[in-house]
Amino acid sequence: MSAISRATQTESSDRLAAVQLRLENLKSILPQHDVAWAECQEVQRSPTTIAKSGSTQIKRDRSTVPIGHYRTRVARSVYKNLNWDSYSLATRALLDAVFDKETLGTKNLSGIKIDSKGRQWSATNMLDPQKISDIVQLVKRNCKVDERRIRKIIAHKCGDTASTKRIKSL
Amino acid sequence: MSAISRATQTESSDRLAAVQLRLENLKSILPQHDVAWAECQEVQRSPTTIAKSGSTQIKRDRSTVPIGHYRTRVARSVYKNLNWDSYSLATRALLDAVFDKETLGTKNLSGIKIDSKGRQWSATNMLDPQKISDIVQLVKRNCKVDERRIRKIIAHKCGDTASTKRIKSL
DNA sequence: GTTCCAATTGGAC
DNA sequence: GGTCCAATTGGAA
Repeated sequence: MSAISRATQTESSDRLAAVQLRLENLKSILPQHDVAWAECQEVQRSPTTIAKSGSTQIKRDRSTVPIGHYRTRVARSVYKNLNWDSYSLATRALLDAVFDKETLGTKNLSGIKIDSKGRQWSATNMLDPQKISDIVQLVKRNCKVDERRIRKIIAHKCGDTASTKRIKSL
Repeated sequence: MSAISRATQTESSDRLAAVQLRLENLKSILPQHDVAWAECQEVQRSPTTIAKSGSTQIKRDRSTVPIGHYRTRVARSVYKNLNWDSYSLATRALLDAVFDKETLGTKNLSGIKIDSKGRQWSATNMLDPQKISDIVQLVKRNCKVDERRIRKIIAHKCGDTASTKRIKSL
């Protein structure tokens, strides 16, 4: 409750970092913290290593690829076709792969909804911070672009999706 | 008229570059095109050169410094105190020095005004493109930051000024 | 009181 | 239809 009221007052996407930090700290205690990034797995995977990889239960799905510390899974077909020359397009493609349009159209980065007069915060309005973190970190790595700009693209994507959803429902 | 109608349709701040290009082309024909930047003049000015500088009529005012291709003049006191570590603050300070609050609060970069339903373009709504160009080029030079971001700050400054003006008038 | 930020919105391509 | 852009707006630091 204190977390919610604090968030209602001051949580903006940037200061949301505090929340993510808490999550990150929790995760860092877990044994799987030292995670293989998607591209590492891609590079290392050769026929001989595939045979051994059955020992972990994570590899059950070969059509998806895990990204980031939280192992958010992205369809391999999407991952392979990502265009890293444009961090905007890459981010948007990842968002489409990780979330459905309903989620993108109804949630946003901070969980803050703005209607006429005032903003309200609700956890249900927030995109899964772990998945967002995974996407941001991946794009940041591959495009070497400021994290803020990536989050801006995500916010934009949410706005665009909500907009088209609204238009369609007329 | 065709220029206006074209602008009404498609002129965004970025495509405003076309307009500025025309202006720039005109100016480039003039003899003063090869302009000394403010910092160059600052560096070169020694007691001996000051004595000679009376030959040009531009130097009449020693309390201001010219910046950019269009020799927009900025108060020397402001120029000396610019903080180039923050392109945002530097840009805002320059705007305050070049324009008055009334201008900043009523005009914007593109000349497009948006009220409920539709946008309208008018040259009188546009900040002097030459002065804007001077500021942008100067900040770009000293902060090595993308021109778009500088223009974004300018747009923001206009928005902020208009906002406070509106609140004050209540 | 100014700066900064994020969401929203409408238009353009 | 999706992407990008600029202006607007309200709240926060």
